[in-house]
Amino acid sequence: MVRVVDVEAKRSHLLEAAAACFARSGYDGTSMNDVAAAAKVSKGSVYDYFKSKEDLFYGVFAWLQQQLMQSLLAEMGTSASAQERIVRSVDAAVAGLVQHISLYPVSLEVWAAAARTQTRDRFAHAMQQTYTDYRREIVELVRSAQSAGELKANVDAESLAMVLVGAVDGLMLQYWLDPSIDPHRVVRNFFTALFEGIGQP
Amino acid sequence: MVRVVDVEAKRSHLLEAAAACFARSGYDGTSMNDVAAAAKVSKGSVYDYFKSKEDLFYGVFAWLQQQLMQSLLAEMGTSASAQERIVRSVDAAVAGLVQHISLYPVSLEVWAAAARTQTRDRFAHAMQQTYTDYRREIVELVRSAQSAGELKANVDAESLAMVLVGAVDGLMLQYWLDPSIDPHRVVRNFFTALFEGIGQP
Amino acid sequence: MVRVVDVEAKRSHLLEAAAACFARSGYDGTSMNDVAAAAKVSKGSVYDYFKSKEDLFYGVFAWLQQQLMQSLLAEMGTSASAQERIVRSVDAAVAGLVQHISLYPVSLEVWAAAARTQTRDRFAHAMQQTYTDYRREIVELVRSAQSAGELKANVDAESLAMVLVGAVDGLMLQYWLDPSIDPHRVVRNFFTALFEGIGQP
Amino acid sequence: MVRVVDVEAKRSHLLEAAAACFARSGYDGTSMNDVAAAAKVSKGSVYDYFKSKEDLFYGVFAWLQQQLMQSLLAEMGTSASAQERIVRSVDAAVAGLVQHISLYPVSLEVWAAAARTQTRDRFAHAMQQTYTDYRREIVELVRSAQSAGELKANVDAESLAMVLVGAVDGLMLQYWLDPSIDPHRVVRNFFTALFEGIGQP
DNA sequence: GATGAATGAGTATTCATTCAT
DNA sequence: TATGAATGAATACTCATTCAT
Repeated sequence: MVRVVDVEAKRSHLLEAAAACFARSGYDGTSMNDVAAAAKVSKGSVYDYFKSKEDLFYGVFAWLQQQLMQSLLAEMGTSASAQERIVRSVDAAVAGLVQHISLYPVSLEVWAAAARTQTRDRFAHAMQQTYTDYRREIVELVRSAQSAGELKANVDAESLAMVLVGAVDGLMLQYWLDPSIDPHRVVRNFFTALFEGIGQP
Repeated sequence: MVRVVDVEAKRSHLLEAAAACFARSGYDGTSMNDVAAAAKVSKGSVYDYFKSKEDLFYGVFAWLQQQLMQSLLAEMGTSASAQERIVRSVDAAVAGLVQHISLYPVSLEVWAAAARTQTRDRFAHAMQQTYTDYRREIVELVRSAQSAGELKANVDAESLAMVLVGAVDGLMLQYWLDPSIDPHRVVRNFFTALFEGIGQP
Repeated sequence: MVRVVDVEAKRSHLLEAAAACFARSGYDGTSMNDVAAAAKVSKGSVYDYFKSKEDLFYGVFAWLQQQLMQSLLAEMGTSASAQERIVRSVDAAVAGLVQHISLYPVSLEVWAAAARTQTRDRFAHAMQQTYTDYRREIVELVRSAQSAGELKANVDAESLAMVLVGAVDGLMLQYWLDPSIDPHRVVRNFFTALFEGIGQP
Repeated sequence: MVRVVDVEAKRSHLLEAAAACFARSGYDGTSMNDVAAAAKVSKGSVYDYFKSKEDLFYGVFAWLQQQLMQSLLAEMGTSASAQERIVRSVDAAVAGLVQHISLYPVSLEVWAAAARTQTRDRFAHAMQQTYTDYRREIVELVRSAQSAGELKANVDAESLAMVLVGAVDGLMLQYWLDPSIDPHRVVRNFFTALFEGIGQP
């Protein structure tokens, strides 16, 4: 009989420790030693669960992505009007990010990793997939709102999705730099303006 | 006889070479050797102009920021209506970023640098300043448009500025990942929707 | 009930697997994991049979040496003339080595191990013993051939033994590098020349 | 003006230090730190002259080979009879090896390296080239001795060359293990036997 | 007996920075 | 001014060995 270990639990424990390290010091500024120490395991153990530093980093990214997606789905009721579901989606995304704001720097590291030739392949591809998914979700919400007659038919759903998804990212960056910003309030104000229009009739 | 060198020209030459390196390989993935080789000067020379790698990187950031600001000011006429000037501002920002898209990864590196404890102070502060400036610019445009009766008075200028600035960042990230996106078209569609409102009256 | 295991069989199984690994990747290039995997047992099991990697390697050496000696004794009839027995000895040694040529690299690793200060004691001593044994065997054959009047009495048996033993090693090295060589033919040609002399009378 | 360094001298200095380390501790047992310390330079400097440990090792091999070849050519007069030149060649090879006997282990390491899959390509190829060269040299000497009527015409020059080259290697191995052996005496005795034949007429 | 998770020492290699020329 | 040789700290990754189950 062998030593019994909860593999998933240990993996999560390592991911958590690694996420904190990457958030604090960045990818290159974090050594495998740091991660091992933060998780209170030996360096060798980290390699039992992730075969390289890049793999560990990718694991952290995927894990966070999944967490975010879960909190998104959890907070996103389906009973409301399509229009309201759009607002809720965006607000839930913001809420999820705000909740884990201390790990937000990991996203910035992932974006940077997606731009470096050494890591581009893996990370750029994964990010693009993520964005495609998010945008598709928004596009569908917009289209069903249009079908329901809640939104104007001539609105370009794709463009709107790109802006909304982008705005969440860009807003979080500003919030991270200046925590006195209240992103929920900004989102609320923005949607009011967007729905009603900001131009004088 | 003194060798006459155009100090500013050489500095710019180094910045340009360094920007290309940082864009390709990231901050940590770029060595001072790489930069020196790309600029076809000796490693020692780089240190005559920048006292450390971080300084060089900061120089690149400031230089790009300045370039962007210049192209912004250049493209942004002042004769138009306030409403149109808002659109032009955003579009000019997008245009400037699209024009230098190969250096866009440098921005991602700067964002990441602003999040790492080792470099946070300098970069987070500079970024915050930049964002504050951009937002103030937008806020003023919005307010004067409101004063001119072009925009509704109840629109929260600060929130709108945050979203617009954020959306440009977030949109460029998506464009960088997927160059088939046409950011100008997205911006145009979005502003139409925003001015007119997307909700059914 | 006790699990009945043929200890000797398992030991041999491990030696065989280890020999293949050491031959392929060398001493340092082979990990205990490799050996365990090749033998399809757990790493811990290897340590039940050999108390260290060096021990395992030494075991492989001794095992191969023994195998070679057995095939030597098997092929070396005693009924022939002393002169012929010399030829047969050398040819049998060559035959044994050729037969296990894929494990020949293990010998090269042993030689190297005998030269490294960390392993010198054990391996240099064992090798010297082996060479002393082989040479003594040859010397005795030569002396009895001299007694029988088959070989000239003024031939220095010790020198001849050293050269013959050395030539086998050196020839095998060349054969390993270039398998198009036919070592048996070379040995035959050489002995003809040696017995008859190569100089013009 | 740049720091003036005698590149060749420093390279040789490093090779010498490295050769001593490899001879003492083997390839894997020698760290780049050891080499740097032995040469009294920093680790980084070693990498200025050799781009990897394997490169350094190969450099040592090539350097020793060249040294041996030079001492061979130096000691090998051309005025003598072809028969005598054969003896001199072998004796000079032995002399060269004896002279640098403390570095002999490096050869054993090279042989081992030629057998490991990770290093086989480079080292096996180089060794084969070396052996081909040595054998060709001997073959030519034998053939000219045959032409001159000094050696029997029916002797197979190729086989003889293989055995002679192999015998030198094998003899040196025995000598290294047991320095009480006098390899020159062995060679002399052997050639006497070989020229005159050891069989009773 | 058998297993394989855990450990942590060990090492090749890179690179920012300095400084003699 | 410009150069590039020299330095040595820093770090990802491997692996022999142990031992709880």
